[in-house]
Amino acid sequence: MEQSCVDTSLNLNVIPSQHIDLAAEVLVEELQRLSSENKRLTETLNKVCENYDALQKHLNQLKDADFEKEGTPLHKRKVESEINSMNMFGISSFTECSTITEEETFKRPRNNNNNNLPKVSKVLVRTEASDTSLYVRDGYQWRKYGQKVTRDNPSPRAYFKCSYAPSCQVKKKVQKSLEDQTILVVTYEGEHNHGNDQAEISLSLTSLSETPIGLVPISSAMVKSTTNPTLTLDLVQSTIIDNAQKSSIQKLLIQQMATSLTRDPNFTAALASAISGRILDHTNYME
DNA sequence: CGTGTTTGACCTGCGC
DNA sequence: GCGCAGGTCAAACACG
Repeated sequence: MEQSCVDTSLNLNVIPSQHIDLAAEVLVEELQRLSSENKRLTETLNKVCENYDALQKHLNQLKDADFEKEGTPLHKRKVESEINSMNMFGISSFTECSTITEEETFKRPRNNNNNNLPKVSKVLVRTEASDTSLYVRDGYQWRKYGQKVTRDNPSPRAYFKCSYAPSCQVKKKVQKSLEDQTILVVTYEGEHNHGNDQAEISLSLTSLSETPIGLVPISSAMVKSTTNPTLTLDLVQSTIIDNAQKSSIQKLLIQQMATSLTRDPNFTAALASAISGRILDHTNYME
């Protein structure tokens, strides 16, 4: 039987120059569209931040008033529920990407030693609505040790411990957002004492099915204190850059798109399916 | 057989 | 002191 050989490599160099110009024009138009959208989102975010600050001030005033009136700390669960209700005003996607201490969340105020407080950070991850699993791929190995239905949210909360290294005491909690069932709220407690070789969420635009909300293109000036490495793209500034920079940015964007696609399991599966289909077709044709 | 998940029981802290 | 809620444990189970 004759062995068939199919060239599956992508030869991008054979594209005619007029097609490249056309593609560049399309990319420039897309960039301009994204710039205006980014500008609009930035303005919205500014307003949200202002509202958040105002609410935060109001909350602090209430806390101070309560301290003065009763001389005792505010009822912690009450405060927590107030904070939760604040997050319901669309603030959550912004604020919960920051790293906060437990004292700031009023969770463990009994521990007054701030130096020993494990760092608590929250990450919002968008998943498909039909996806009922509470598994978030973040490059680390996790062992699930519990699941619980909490009072304020009908969705169960899953508890994970880092199983990458026995000495690593990092924990994470995963629960679907009360407001949006397509969003997973991932709470990390502590810091890993080891590296990770395949971080997928925090550092890169990879999976299309699990998109961290913290990676939406926002102006870096809008990001409040966060120790988590969060990728931000300020597309607004692209209007004042020269053509050389535009060209390099376009290349970067294309590279990012290619990287995102190649890392996406759905895309690779579809690609493999298409290639195997082509091979089968070719084999059938040869026969 | 080893590893990871499930799930009911148990522990602990907080509010009343 | 009691009840509630969140967090953890550990035996049973599933899977490769």
